[in-house]
Amino acid sequence: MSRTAPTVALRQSETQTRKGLHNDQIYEEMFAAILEQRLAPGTKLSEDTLGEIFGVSRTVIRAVLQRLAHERIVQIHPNRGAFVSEPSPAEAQEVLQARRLIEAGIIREAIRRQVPSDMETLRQSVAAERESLEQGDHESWVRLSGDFHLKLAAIAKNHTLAAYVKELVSRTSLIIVQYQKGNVSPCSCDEHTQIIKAIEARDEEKAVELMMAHLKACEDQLNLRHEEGKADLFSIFAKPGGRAERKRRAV
Amino acid sequence: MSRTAPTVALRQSETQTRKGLHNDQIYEEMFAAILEQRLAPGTKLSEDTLGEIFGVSRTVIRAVLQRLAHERIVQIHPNRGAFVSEPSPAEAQEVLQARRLIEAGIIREAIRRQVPSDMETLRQSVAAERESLEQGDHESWVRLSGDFHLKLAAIAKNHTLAAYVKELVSRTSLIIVQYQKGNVSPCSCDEHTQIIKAIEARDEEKAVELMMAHLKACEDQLNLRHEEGKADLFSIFAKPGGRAERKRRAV
DNA sequence: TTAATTAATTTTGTATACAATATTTTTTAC
DNA sequence: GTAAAAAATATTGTATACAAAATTAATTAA
Repeated sequence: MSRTAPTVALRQSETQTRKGLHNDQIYEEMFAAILEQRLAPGTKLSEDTLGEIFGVSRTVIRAVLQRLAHERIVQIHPNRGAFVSEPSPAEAQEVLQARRLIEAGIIREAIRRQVPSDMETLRQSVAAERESLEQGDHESWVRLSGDFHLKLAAIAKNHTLAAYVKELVSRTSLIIVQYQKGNVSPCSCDEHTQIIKAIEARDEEKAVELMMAHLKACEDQLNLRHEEGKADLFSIFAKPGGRAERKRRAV
Repeated sequence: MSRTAPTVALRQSETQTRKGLHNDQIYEEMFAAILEQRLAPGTKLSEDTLGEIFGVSRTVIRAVLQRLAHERIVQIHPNRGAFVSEPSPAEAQEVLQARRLIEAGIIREAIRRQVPSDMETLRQSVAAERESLEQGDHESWVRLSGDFHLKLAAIAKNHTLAAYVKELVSRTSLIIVQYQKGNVSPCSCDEHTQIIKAIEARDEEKAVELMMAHLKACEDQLNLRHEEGKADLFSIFAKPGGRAERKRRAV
């Protein structure tokens, strides 16, 4: 094993082994690391190295990786290992189509079930989002802007749909890393705020329309032509055998 | 371990150890066994016993159980083991609500994407369904009637939504076992046939309406009051300590 | 030097061993 | 005989050991 530098972005004080972490905790850490883009798509997730980092055996790591794989955040290639997912353009469109469908349903149900305190929760979420944006804390912002959609799902009081939204929001995050074209997205806080207003006014059609526009806007910011442009150049000029895969620093 | 009779309904010639089966195969077998109701809700799924049955170590069984647990067909109680899920009435309503939302979206997309051969596929599915019903093969019918919805999802060409439908159909199957009141459902083949016609005619609203009615009909056949009626009697008369859990024959 | 082949190493897949926790049975007191 | 407590048993959770496969490095031929 590459004893030198199991250097990874897994929020911990340097390269130390932390004992006592278990399945759920390790899952949360890895989930956050991927979502906050400290682990880039395509990064190899070595069982040995992760076990060393978290101070557990491969048995535990394996369970976590399978869990992440089922949520499509990680992809497992048999006999080759686990990698942070690299969603294809087709997959990206699928995910956003699924989000439009499910989040439309959720917003309608949320309007029916809302109580005043729910609106307060949503407003706080947007406030946190705006603050992280102003402070230029990109990592936090990515997490918090997804959080809004999760909170909305919670208001609809359907755990199954909420779980689907959680999965789809995570995958969207990965998609954005890969396909976002140009500079950062123009503050979606305002769009979220408008959605809150429509929900509060119980204007179902307006709220759904705003949400659809919001998700469309997200999709429009992506460059989903070909494989990425970048990858195309590689495949055109690279020597046969494709080294592009192996360049990425393993976790 | 209860060396006597690891007798389970896992479609195999008696109580023999079958070597060489791996993750996917074991998953498929267990999935089918639960869906076809040869493994009843609440049944304990012992790692040792399953390992013996399939001729593999607990390591492999564990991975399969985690996979089934993530699909909500199996529930894992920490330190206590895995059990075939016993969905609550609330969960049942959640699942059916989610189905209405997602299958409405799928039917709209299927109408847009359909090609003639797709309709043939659907008709064959209904034909198989009808045949199993006429032959009184209840197990096959349960599987095949769910299959129609899976085929429909495939036509919509969205793997993500198709995966959700697969999960929801499985869970519905478990729900029906637990909560179906009275005798068997009146042939839903006709409802499926009508849906096919509406799709073929590209009548989106009609098709969605029929699907909603179909799912509503399913929900109406359930008795979701209290915990089951049956369980209530137990909790009223049983001695403290609750033996009801332990009666069920472990796999 | 480059390409292909072979050997060495690393990494995953599975079985097994042991520790921790639950469950069952036995014992003891009333 | 019943109920509570304690011991025995069985089951899950985790680490480790070994086998199978893939990757990497070294060797050889052009």
